[in-house]
Amino acid sequence: MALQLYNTLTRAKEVFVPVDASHVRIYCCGPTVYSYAHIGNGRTFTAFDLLARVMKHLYPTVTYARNITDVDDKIMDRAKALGQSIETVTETTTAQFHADMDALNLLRPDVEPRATGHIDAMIAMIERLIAGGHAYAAEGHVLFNVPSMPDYGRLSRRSQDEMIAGARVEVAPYKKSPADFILWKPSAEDQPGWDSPWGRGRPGWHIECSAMTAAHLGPVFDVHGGGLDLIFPHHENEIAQSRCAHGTPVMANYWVHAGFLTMSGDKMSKSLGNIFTVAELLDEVPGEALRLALLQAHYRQPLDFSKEGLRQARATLDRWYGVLRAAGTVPAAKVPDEVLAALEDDLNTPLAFSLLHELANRFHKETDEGARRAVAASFKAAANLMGLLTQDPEAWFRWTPKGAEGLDEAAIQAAIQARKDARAAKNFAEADRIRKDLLDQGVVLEDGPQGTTWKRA
RNA sequence: GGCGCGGUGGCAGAAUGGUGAUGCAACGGACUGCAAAUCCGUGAAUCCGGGUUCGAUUCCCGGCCGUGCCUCCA
Repeated sequence: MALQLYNTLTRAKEVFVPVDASHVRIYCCGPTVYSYAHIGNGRTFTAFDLLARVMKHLYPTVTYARNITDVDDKIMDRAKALGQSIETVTETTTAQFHADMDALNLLRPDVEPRATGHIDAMIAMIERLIAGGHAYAAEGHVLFNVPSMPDYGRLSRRSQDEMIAGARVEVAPYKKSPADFILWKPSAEDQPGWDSPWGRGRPGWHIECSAMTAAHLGPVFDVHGGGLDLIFPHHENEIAQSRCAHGTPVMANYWVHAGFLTMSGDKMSKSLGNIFTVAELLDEVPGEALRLALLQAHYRQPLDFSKEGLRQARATLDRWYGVLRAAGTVPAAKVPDEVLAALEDDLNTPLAFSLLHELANRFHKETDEGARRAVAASFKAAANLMGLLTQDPEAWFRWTPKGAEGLDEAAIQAAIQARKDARAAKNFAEADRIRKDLLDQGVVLEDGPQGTTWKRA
């Protein structure tokens, strides 16, 4: 089976054919670093992390690029509100972003370009667009001229007439066409800016991705994506800029968009304020449980986020880590074909998880030790491909929420020993008292053939 | 108003033109000193109305409900 992806450009699931099978190149629109990432951001980046992992499994060389947008008016506003420099805001937010994504067990992208590092490339690209008749300067601004591109709107399936008719924004007087969008805008004295042929200014929102993808992945690459809400205007405008600057029929061959996370039905977004940040959730649940919860629905489906979903994800990981704990050291193995096939089918994680459950079940039922180890090995390989079950099982079972550390391990071990003595003396009342006492402090005991193990509730 | 997405058991969530995965929860049993974990078993679902078809949850049309984009947004 070959990798298939749903392509927003064609609105159909397609077999993935790389531009160059010896070097696959994918790009995901990264964060604007002005505030902490919320769990909805986490979902999109987790989906792309999974795509990158699957592609790296299938192809010898994959470059996965995810940018950092570190010049933006929201950052300027944030810096002003905090009384901090823009650099302080972008650096601290970027550091937190990295910590959050690490906790979700995302691989670092191979390239993480920053907008401020590509200003020259943006200016060069804008100059090419002007030279080609696709952009014009007006009152210190440079605008992309949408009517200069006959098939503008292909990705979002909007006609130019529709956009003009539906425009809810007041049209700036310097625009030749209401649909035209900003490539470069002037900066006031107290705003960040760079010298350009059009005076001191800063880039518009979309041009950075066009410049950065061209610099790191080339004018035409394999996959580009992000959240559903980026289809219009962001990705549409990126396509316009890149194709008109490079004279190519496409910018990327496959456009992949992740669905939204909702909070009891409503979209979770910074502007609605109904958000959980990744950082705050990490105080309550292990990052891996968060990762699993985010992958539990297919990436394009709406996912209603809830604490119940997190509880379930954690319970599932308890079960799965229980397999690894019981299996002991597990040898490396090949990812089972069915699991790979599920992931190759447009990243069907729910189907892949059902297969993991079946493997876990088979492990527990298997009586032959060799076969048991083989099942455990396949199980682990499959989970690892999805960025799961990568830590030591004991570390998983000992995770504690922030501020609820409770008993230390020595005290737990001492209590387990005391209970063992009581049981040996058939003093079950005392043994049960000790177990209840530990349970009250968040420690669950399990008596097995190899002795008593424990985990944090 | 334009464009789009979704509606599957109590909950989460796949798949499918012909007996509808999987997990959580519930219930019964095995195991256990009792539990936990694990295993075995039980009950439980395709929004409504038309159409196409031998047959529709799946395809088409209409409706209802929910939700997203069209403005910053993953």
